[in-house]
Amino acid sequence: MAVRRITLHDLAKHLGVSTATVSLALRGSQLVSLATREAVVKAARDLGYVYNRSAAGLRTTRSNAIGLGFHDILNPFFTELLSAIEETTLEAGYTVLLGTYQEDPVRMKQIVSTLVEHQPDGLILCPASHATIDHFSAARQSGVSIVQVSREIEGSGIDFVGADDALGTEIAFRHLYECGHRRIGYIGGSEAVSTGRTRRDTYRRLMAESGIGHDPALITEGKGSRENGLKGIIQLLALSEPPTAVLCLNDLTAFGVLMGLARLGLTAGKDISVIGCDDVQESAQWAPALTTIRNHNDQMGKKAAELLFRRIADPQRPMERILLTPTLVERETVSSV
Amino acid sequence: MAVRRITLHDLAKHLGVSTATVSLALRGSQLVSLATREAVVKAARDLGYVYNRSAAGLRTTRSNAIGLGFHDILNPFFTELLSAIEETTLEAGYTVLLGTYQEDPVRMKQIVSTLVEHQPDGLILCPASHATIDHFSAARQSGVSIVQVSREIEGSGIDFVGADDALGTEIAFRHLYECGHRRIGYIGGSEAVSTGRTRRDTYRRLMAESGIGHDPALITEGKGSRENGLKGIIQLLALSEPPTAVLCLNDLTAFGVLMGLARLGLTAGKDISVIGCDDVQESAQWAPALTTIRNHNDQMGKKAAELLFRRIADPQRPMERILLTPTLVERETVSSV
DNA sequence: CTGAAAGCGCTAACAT
DNA sequence: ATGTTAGCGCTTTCAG
Repeated sequence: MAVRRITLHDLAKHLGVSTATVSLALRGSQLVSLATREAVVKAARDLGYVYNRSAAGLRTTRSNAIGLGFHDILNPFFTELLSAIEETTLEAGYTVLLGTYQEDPVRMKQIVSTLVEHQPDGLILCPASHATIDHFSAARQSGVSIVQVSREIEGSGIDFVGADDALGTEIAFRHLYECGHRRIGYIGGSEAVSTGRTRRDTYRRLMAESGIGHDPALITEGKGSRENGLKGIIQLLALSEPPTAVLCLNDLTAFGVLMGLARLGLTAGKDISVIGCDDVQESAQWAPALTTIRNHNDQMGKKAAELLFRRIADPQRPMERILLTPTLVERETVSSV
Repeated sequence: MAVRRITLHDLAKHLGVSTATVSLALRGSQLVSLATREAVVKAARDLGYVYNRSAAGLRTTRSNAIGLGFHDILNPFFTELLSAIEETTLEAGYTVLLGTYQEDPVRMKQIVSTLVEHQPDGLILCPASHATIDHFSAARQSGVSIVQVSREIEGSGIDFVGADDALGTEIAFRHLYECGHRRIGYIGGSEAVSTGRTRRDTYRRLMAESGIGHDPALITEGKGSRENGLKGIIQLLALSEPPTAVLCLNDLTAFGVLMGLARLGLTAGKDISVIGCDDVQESAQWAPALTTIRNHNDQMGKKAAELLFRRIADPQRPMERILLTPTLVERETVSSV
């Protein structure tokens, strides 16, 4: 039971050298002779010395930690994103500070404040529903580097890495259209976040532009969850003229749709076509396997972290907005009409 | 662009009071008059002051951060666990430092070292495969409070919260036995972690004790993943005398089995019985929905965090080992023979 | 190549 | 009720 922790000072006294020498030696500085360096490292090991990064950070104003704010880690899309970010930051020598806020912007503001107080070198944030620039205020005023990932506060001027959702939706829509579908529903229309707005608005625009026209009855509302997918498909199937295909806000919604269809004794890709968005790992596991839009979440996480590193290195650089190009993953839930 | 951050000292100078007063006022101490307190809070807001927890921690030797080491966050079981822990620690005012190590004990050792250097008040660890007490060494010697969750290093003497896996396996086995199954397979036999060993060994013991006897051909090896579940069921179904029911290491493995069955045109709960372990949210979504053993991962996370708080409050308290009691969740993948 | 000394931002005695 | 002072563990000039 280490009552008191060993400090640099203890090592210095033990070895009869100065703390400056120990500090340099521990970081492998060439300024210190090899013999001394080895003696220091050995003593550190023997005495059970543990480096105190907080103390070092106080001096250097760098913590080697980055803060991550997510609204939800139960959705596999965000877990995969988080995993990619963690991997990339780890390689760069950073530790991750994590906070989640379940789509609650007030809680988000609170979490951002707390994260900032821990002095991270940067922040990667995925805004909660209805979040505005005001919910970032603690981070803004501390001057810490920030990048938004997946979702963005439009016009915030803050770096962003996400998917080109308008294009993704267009690819999905065209695929259904080319398979002959005309009565196309949309499940998971959501106002609250940028991805939800863009995807639904693009769907509306394409329905109009393709000459099909817009039927409000074909859109169901709600955030992207299995529950809303299930409710949505039941609602659309109850229509006097149900859709022959549905576009889903995200994969989680599509899984709910698939579940609903299975319960009703219907098969996706036969009785009705279904297309998701994100391509989380689970998509490939379903039977039938989900046709979806791949948003390259591993790349998204990696690029977000890399952009943050660039921003940390040069806080004055112009704002950057990186859009990944989605691709269609054809599996088994879409067929021609 | 805040070039230099506002400090306590700046606030004190601005208000013409001492830093001690500002420090106390900010923390709402009764020692400071209400008027001063309000003035300080207002000034802090106006000048954009951000509290520096690292600096405070240097003085108080408390960081209000806790470190979390997990091998994997893509497995929903661990995400649900993480989510419960994060929720509980947040309520208690802690921020989470996260590190993952993909079942690699060497990387785990590295991550534990780094986490400790950030001076967390405690650590919640889920050991990687093949991890030994040596991989905890950095944490041990720093004297930080530790609790193991879900998996344990046997004999380590470190607090632990997990499921009673022997009982869980017994409940699952009995359920199959009572449904008339005698030729029962096991998918996902794994030596590398405590949960894997306990579950498989218990299966073997029960096969022997129930008089069925032990047939090595009925066990497939491999860690708990969808891939191994898929491979495993294909292997067992190729036997001249295939099982009528299978016990799976965990739900992820069971999902792989379900996927394999769907590909083969077979239906779980009709052609063969399948039982999982963990009860992750996805279990209820499958069609047919997975019968499984609920390990109460939300409770597990909560109790692990609470045990850590107790350990932090009293480092001398005797080691505690908390086993949650599993329960059977009957859904659709088990039927009588 | 090594040592002395200052100071990062905060808290906690101790004074007043 | 508020101020003074020392110091947490580290890094970084600056001397030698």
